[in-house]
Amino acid sequence: MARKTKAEAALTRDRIVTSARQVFSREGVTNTSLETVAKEAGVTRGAVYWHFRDKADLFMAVRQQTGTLLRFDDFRTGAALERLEAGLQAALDRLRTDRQALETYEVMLWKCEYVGAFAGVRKDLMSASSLFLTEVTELYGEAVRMKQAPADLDPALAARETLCFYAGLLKLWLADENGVTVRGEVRQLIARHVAGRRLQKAV
Amino acid sequence: MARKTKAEAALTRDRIVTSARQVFSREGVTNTSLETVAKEAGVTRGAVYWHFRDKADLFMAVRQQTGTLLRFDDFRTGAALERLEAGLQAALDRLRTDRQALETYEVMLWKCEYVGAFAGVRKDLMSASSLFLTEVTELYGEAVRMKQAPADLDPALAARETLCFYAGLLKLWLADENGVTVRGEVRQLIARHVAGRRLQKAV
DNA sequence: AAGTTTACATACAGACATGTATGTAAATCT
DNA sequence: AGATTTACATACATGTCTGTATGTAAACTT
Repeated sequence: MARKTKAEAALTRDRIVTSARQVFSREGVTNTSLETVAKEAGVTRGAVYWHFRDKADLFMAVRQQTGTLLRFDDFRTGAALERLEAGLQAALDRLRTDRQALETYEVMLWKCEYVGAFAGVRKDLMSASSLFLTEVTELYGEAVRMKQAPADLDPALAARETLCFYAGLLKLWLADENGVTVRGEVRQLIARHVAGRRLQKAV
Repeated sequence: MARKTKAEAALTRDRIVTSARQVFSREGVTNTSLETVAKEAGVTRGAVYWHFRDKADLFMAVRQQTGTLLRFDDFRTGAALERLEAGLQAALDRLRTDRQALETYEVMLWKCEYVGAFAGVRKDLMSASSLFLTEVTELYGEAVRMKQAPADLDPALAARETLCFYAGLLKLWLADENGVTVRGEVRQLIARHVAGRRLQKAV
């Protein structure tokens, strides 16, 4: 086979990753054969094994290609609770508008078995959760200091609750294709969740 | 092979289901071969195919053997919010104390790919979510009527938020083997979540 | 008591996936 | 310009899983 240029090789690699994401989301990670991935990327398994060690490695690449949904650092203006809400809304917005992100997260949350070589990926996800906790705890701490949230709010505990809410929301949103449970009201849901942490004016 | 008595056959079937749950939770549903399930149940694949049509059918049996985690009807005394909290606490308690439930839910939430024959199971889960919504909406409605919750609480929306919280909590709890994110504080988390819906006394 | 059905074990046939080894022509290095 | 990698395609060797067909002895049925 004719050797490709470095740039061409990078394109090939990218096409493989894209193909993998699509096949994963159709057939599930375990049921996906690298033959199918290769075929839909317009290459042979040789190319796949050249670029990736095995399916788990390819799966990692799929995740990295999409990156993380939630990036609070994108919102550096406004009060803590507004930044929190904006971050959450942006994450869900991305699922709505970015098909790649949608597919990747559907694979991660509904079409992957975290066993064997993939058990480590689950630890990764838990690390991401820890990071989420750190950031949100910080935000809640700030909210308390700025009297945006009540003084008796425990930032660490509230952050854990928000993590649960967010994790569940993602999972349900992805499964709720008919919009019967949460898809139709994400916006209000997130707003409500954050509002629940806001200091209430005495009536 | 000698024919077994009806009662013996029922036992065999049960052993197969139990074995399936354990193998599923070790190796993931897709990676599980019915040969392994049979071997660990002390039978051959013949027995498995006699009792179940295929792996998906067996998976359903695993789910049914464990049943549902959350049963609000078990708590018929006390105010609505107390019943809600008791139900949620009981569900998580069951995960802690009932190994079978633990395995089954870990399989369902982390070790199953909802694709192909299993796509229908995901719809089942969403139906369960709808049921949850109905029940919890009703509870919140009652809480509002009894002035336990503020009048401006939207029962349907609050129920959806609780659903997200619960779904995320289950998923994170199962993954949090080291207790770093939520496992250590489930009790407080649930208490806090429900408390957030309670009518605040004016300060 | 004979006939029928049950509850499996065993055997068979075929499909499919994986990982590696090998080949090769062009890109890149020196 | 020659030597060396590179970026794959092809070929190979092997293991594994599935579904079904068939056999069989005991449990039920009538």
